[in-house]
Amino acid sequence: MGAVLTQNTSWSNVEKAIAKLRAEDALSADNIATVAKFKLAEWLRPVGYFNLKAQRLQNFCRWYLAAGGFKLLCVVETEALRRQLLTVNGIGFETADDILLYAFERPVFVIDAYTRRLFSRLGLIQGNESYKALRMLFEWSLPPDPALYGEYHALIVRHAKSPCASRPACEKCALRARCSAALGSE
DNA sequence: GTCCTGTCTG
DNA sequence: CAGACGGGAC
Repeated sequence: MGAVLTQNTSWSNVEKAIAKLRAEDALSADNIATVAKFKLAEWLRPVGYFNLKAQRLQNFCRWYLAAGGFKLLCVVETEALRRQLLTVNGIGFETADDILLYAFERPVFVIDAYTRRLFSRLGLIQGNESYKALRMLFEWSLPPDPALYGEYHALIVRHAKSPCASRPACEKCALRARCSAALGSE
């Protein structure tokens, strides 16, 4: 659910919405699938796009329940599970892979806007490659370890939030000696 | 390309 | 107070 709520939204806001769902005793697929949409939207207010995300969260929870829940989904092979996730309206490439990695612990490397920005500045990618091309690049370059992928992705996010922000602070960046974007600013 | 559209950061 | 924010659908 966090994967849907964090679309174009910082995680600190997602935590508020999840705390609200918990306080309303609504943090379950059954409750979210059946609650009135306007109510759910009100609880999701902190994440922005709350009407849109209320619909998407219900779409996801209804799919999840129809599929038989976590234990049944756990035996589905990764590619097939990704295809199923992508049939849900509101789940795209990144959200599907977030769920595959963090909920199902599959060795799937999540690509996001931060990954594109950081690695294109480093000079390691162009930045406009397809989602799948970038995912394959990372998965070919690293051992298929879900814990490693999760930590790596989290570190990309952290780095892209502070030194490698849209307005970068290259003088404070530990990677500046290896970064093609930083060389020009020395 | 446009819409969705609240909160945090600098 | 402007811009950014772990996107996706149309």
